[in-house]
Amino acid sequence: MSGEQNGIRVLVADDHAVVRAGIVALLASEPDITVIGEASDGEQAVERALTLRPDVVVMDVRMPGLTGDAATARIREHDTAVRVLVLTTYESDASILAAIEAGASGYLLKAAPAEELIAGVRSVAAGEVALSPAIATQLVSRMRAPTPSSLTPRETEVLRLVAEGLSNRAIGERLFVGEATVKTHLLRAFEKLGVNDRTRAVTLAMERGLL
Amino acid sequence: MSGEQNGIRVLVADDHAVVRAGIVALLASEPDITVIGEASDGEQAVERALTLRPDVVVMDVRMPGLTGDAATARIREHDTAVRVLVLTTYESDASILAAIEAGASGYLLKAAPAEELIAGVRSVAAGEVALSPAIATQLVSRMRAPTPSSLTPRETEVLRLVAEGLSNRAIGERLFVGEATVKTHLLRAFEKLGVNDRTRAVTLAMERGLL
DNA sequence: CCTGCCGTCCACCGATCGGTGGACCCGAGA
DNA sequence: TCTCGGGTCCACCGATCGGTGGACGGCAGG
Repeated sequence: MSGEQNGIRVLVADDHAVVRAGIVALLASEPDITVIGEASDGEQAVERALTLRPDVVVMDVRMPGLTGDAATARIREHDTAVRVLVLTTYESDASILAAIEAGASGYLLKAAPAEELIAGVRSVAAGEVALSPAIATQLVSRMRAPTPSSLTPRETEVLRLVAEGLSNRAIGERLFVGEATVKTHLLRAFEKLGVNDRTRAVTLAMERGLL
Repeated sequence: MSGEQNGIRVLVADDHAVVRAGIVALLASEPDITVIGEASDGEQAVERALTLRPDVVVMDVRMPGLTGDAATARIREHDTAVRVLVLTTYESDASILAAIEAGASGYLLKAAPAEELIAGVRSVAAGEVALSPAIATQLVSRMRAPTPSSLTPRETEVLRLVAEGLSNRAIGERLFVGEATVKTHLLRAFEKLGVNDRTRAVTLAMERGLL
């Protein structure tokens, strides 16, 4: 293991320089936490996580190139000792599940107060799980939901084209299937989302980060 | 005036603690810049801007309560000596125009490198205008666009209800007008956005931050 | 003053959509 | 093995939508 007496060794990954500096500044003010590196995209995060072997990686979900989820998965694939704490701007983000499945040990909102972030890093370093209250709530409600509200790849694809303003027929042509098929997918998607019109379906799917 | 020899006095306003800390950390490392205060929402920003009278207010567009635009307008209404530098996460944000009309002296992306932010603060303090390259491009393209793509309040209102999945008739009832009126507003909005269906209109308006 | 722009409203049409109730194939897992 | 879920397709209906071509009042700016 690393850092029993040196404190918690942290790697910070975020594409926004401003945010990165913020996290570093907040964490550096804590005596038991040391920021040992930074990364500005997913690939860099993976690379540095594997070479520096920090105790905790604080990672933004949305990054150019490799997504936070994907980077998390790749890191944990190679080195399970490195724990990942994921940060997000929006609480309504479908990638919450993705990140947790990818092996993240925590999921916090960027809007969270400084103490929450710091406490989160300590929890994760200690092997515990750290979740923002808002995120925890969302997770629970998603677990008990009868509909996993997970769209099939095809449904998602159709919905994305709907979002672009295509008609059912046009979507059919684009996907090389009949209009009837498109309507079927769409109706199923409506059902899962609990709506009955295409526009609401699109906005809802966007809110949930399904698109 | 203030701060000829004390350096540039800055007030930082952002609802995200992490980002706020980041901006402060970045600016504080510059000898000619002093952060004299912070605010976590619009009202606070206005209040502190007027009492502290900083040279520059670095302000996020999206904040709970009072928007960045609104806060900017209110500050400049009372004290034109205070200049405002607005930060945004997305380059496709309709509030760019709003902020500039409100009297902002600069508009930067949060993704901007640290040097850009610092240079921006210096420029704005010197009375110049600071724009991110991406934002400047967008501004120009919007100026030369035949359609200002600005929806009337009523059109925006209708479009927002469309986004919620309401039918034209339902929207009419909600707004106490006839269905025909709703259709008129919608058609005009389609025209301005260059689309011909409600769903695309909504997604486009969202992309442009018009909703 | 009068020329826009905005908001309101009307009638009418064809096109598209939402919804029903089927059907078939296939691959994965019980 | 057989069931179940995803993906494909069909016909048919009423409802809604997109689009046209008007109309009228108000009020702000030239």
